[in-house]
Amino acid sequence: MEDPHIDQVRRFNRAVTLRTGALDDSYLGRGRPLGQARLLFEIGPDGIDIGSLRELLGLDSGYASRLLRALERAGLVVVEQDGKDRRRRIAKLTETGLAERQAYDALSDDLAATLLDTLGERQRDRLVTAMAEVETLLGAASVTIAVEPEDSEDAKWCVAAYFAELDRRFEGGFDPGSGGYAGNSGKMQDDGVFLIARLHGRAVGCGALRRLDATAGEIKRMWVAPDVRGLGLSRRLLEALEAEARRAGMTRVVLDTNRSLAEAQALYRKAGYRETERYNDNSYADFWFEKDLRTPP
Amino acid sequence: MEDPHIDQVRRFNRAVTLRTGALDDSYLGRGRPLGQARLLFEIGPDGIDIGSLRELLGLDSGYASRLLRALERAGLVVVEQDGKDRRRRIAKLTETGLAERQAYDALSDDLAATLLDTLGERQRDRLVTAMAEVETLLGAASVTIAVEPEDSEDAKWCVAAYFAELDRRFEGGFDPGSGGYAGNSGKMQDDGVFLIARLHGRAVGCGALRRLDATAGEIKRMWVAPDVRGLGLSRRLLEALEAEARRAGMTRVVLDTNRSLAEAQALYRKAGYRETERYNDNSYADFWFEKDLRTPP
DNA sequence: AGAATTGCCTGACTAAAGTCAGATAAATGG
DNA sequence: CCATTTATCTGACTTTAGTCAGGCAATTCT
Repeated sequence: MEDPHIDQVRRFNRAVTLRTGALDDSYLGRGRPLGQARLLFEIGPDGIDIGSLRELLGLDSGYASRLLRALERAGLVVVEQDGKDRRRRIAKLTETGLAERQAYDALSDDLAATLLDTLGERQRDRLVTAMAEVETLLGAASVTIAVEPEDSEDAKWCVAAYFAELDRRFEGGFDPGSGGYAGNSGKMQDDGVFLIARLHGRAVGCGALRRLDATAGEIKRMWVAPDVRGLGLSRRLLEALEAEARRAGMTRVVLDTNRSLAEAQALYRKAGYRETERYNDNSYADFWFEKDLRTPP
Repeated sequence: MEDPHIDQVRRFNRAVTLRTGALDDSYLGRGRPLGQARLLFEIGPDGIDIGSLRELLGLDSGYASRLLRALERAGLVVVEQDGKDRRRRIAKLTETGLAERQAYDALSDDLAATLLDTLGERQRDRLVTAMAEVETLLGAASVTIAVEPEDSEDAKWCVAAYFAELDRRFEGGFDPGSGGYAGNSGKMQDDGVFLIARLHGRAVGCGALRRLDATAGEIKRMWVAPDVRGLGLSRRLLEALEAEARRAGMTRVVLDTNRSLAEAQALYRKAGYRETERYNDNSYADFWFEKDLRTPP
């Protein structure tokens, strides 16, 4: 274990916990135990149901309940019943609670400002830029990819966003109901899979695999949300789809693409796909690729 | 408070504590309370005296003692007396303790690796680079500058490093005992001040101010350690020296510099210094600068 | 040498954090 | 409708973290 990358991550960690431990202390500046302060903060201006709150902070149900009682006694929080499911309860901030939360906000702002204060303008810009980069990439690292039902809300939303983007980018637009595409746009066959990539719960990408025959599959609907591009997500989706194909006993995957999607073609080539001849009558397709899954990745 | 910089710092903070809070948890993976684990880790392979250990972790003396007893009972640590000062005691890891520490190390490594695992090579590089940048600049933000006795160990060390650098950079070298420099190299006058910049305790820069007459001071011995350059530290030192000059009732500061120190000249100009005529007989000086302190900064 | 200081220790205490086993009421499944 | 599950709560605990007051021995100051 002398990977310099790992070393850097650990050094970073040390430096940051040293520094931002102080930022955590802003949670202590108001004479309230950390646990209560965190709760107060996470309840947020709009209120939240207790279950989500517990999950968010990773608390034991008994403990969470007790903390809420304490905040209630202090007049900062009210807990009321959910209209739909009367077992469920919703915590909301009172006027006082909201003011208190804003005070915590101000404390955090002050601490962040102190951090920047000592730096010159150039250094400040550099720091903030680097922080944004770290934040984004840590986000990328916590994207999860999983098989989900193709008819879920999020799946439909992803596919709609995908189609909308195709319509924007193809010369002459794109209509999912026309040009040989129709046959594919229906429900996936028996053992097709639909993958969704999620960032902190939000769907930010998708990809589908459908079976062509006993040994071949087709990859379709690979899409990544514009604001999370450049993070290698499409590579991960592609790899995940290939893994699904292998799991389904396929030895070969194919896909088609349009000439206006240059990044996609680059991705496929880099991932070991070779151009092949037309295998379908999709009128939007200009290039066809295939990859042999039997060779090790 | 809607400074986008502050917002970015806070978003970064959230993202990082969310993600790398998990890295802290590696301290918990071995069924030992966090406090003990931190101690075990900080004692390090070579042992450390208890005073330093306490300071490092910011612990109460009684608490630290108790934690050490617990680790001793577990057979991970031995505490022995210092040879020189028999009040002082030194904590060392036993064989078992060392192994345990390595286990913590491995856990941290694993967690860091998991973080990097999901990313592609490009993203990994970007993340690590950004992390290094953040780490460095957070370091810069925690540099403190303070007046210290001119004859302290660290002050002498800084000045020696400064002279050594001059000797390396000046054409024909530099000898503090010659060429009109001698007169200045003795002890500072009555109300001269010596500033030291420290990064986590380590001296990383210095600067001196001495009085020339009732209203003027001279800035000398501005130096920043090579590994922390580019962080705006010299700017901060210069500002601190000017503040000292104002405090001492000076309305004007002067300084001289050698032609081979181009960055220094750029710094002085940017800070509002104007070139002026020779005011001393320092044979190493090629340029002389002055700044009127009465104009607001 | 005697007084003060330093470095570490123990005992006695408190607050915060967290766990676990039920209890209760509402919702859901057959 | 009854059994089960779900969402939250209460009470009874334990552990961890941390503080404070004093105590003892070694060192330093005068």
